Amino acid sequence: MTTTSPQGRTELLRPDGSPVRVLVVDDELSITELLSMALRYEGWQIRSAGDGTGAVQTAREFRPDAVVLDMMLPDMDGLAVLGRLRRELPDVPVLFLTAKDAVEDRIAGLTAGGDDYVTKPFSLEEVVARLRGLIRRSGAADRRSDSMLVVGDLTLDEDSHEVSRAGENIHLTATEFELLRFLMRNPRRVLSKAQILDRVWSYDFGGQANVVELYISYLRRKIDAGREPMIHTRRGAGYLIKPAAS
Amino acid sequence: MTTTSPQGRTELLRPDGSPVRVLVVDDELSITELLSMALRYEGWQIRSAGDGTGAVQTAREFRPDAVVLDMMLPDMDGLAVLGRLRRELPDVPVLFLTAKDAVEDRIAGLTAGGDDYVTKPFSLEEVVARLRGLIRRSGAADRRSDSMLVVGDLTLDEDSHEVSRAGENIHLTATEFELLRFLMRNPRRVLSKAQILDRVWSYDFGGQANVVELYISYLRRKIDAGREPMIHTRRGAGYLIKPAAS
DNA sequence: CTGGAACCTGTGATTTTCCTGAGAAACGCA
DNA sequence: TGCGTTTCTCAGGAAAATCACAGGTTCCAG
Repeated sequence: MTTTSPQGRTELLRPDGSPVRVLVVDDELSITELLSMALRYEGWQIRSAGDGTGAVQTAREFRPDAVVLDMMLPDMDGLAVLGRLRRELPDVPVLFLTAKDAVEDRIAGLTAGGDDYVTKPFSLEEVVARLRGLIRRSGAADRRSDSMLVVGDLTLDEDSHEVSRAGENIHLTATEFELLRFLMRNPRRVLSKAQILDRVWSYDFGGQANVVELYISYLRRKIDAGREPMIHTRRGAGYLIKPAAS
Repeated sequence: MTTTSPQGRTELLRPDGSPVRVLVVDDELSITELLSMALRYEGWQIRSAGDGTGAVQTAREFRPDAVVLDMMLPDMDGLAVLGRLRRELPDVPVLFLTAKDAVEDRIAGLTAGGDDYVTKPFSLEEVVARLRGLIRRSGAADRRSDSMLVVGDLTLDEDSHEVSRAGENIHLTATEFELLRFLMRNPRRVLSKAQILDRVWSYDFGGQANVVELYISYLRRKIDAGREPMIHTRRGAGYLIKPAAS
């Protein structure tokens, strides 16, 4: 089930209306805290664990709808944790966190059951988007929720990665896509450059803050070109997106 | 009966609308888990057993619509298990798992009765496809469900392995065929290279991830050559297939 | 009117990602 | 066994994406 909160954001809910439950497993405290904060902001209920043993225990009593699992844990191998988790919760989808260079060797077979993974360092938008996808497809949330974001005559499909305005297809790069997704998930709300950086760029990004300006500029060229603008600057505050009429 | 899920995937269902039931029998835990995951993702209901005795017991009360049976079990010979299964469930189709070098004539006789087999190491696409075929033909699922995948003017017949675009027949190798089938079973959805590897290549494949790029390249040469392309790259995300018009 | 802060955007270097030719190895079949 | 086919590795090159930098513009306060 999806509901629209008073702030205009769409939330995933379980069929009985209770919040989605997610278990986060990572040994780095900074990561679990970062993720917990971001996922709570989605309106989800979060528990975290720092090792495999704790993960299995917590899973047993918390019964999460999805698990975020680092492949590199101190006490046991990610695959071992996965096995035990599966025994407790056979149908729960898992989002794996892996180091960038470790991707190809140990991931084999993992995404086959509908699971997914992201590589460290990740962006929060990416994690949230993948989790939403997993939960949506697992059936823990109402199946009617679909993968389309719509603001005015602008649509974004999270499955096909297609974006169109007034029926016309628009090609976006990966970063542009994530930025637009973030804006569209928060329509009519001013998002500061800091917020955007924190969400759309990976957590270890060390570059200039004006990449945001740059990418806003790119988006405008593709989305607002020659049309009634939908992306607006709030000087000193940030940016927002809203339907053209109004 | 087939229904189309909100995600756009086609699911096999039993005539009464309940999910298809499959029993997986293998002594290697990693195999039963891999298969269980993948088959659950198809929307099927799965039970697994690690030996012949357990298989017969589970079959008795679970009444599966199909059985995946490893020929190499610790407690009894595959044939013995088959015999006892047949006593419980005379009409259930069986998909045998055999080692590559195992005697094939033994299997050949068995598959005459409508059963089928795949050799280890298998790809999940192959197992799923064969199971779907078995279930379809056994009549446990609605017979009207057919074996044709169609995307735009591109068609793929899962029974005859024939592929054609705009009426013109196209010859594909086995790997090309499985890759195209996977793409066509998920039209308009971006599939990552990891997903494709996990699904189309066998579970023990340890090679470079760029085989996917290579085979996409082969497919394009045969399917998109000189035509409006249907296979699209989403840089940094994966590949998708969709009808040419749109 | 003026100066400064905030924002916009053109240019181009760097990095990442993807494509594909060539050839080696494995396979299938006569 | 030998030959054609298929699968896969490797590596070079092309294309695309990302981002730093810097000069220009807009806005607002004083």
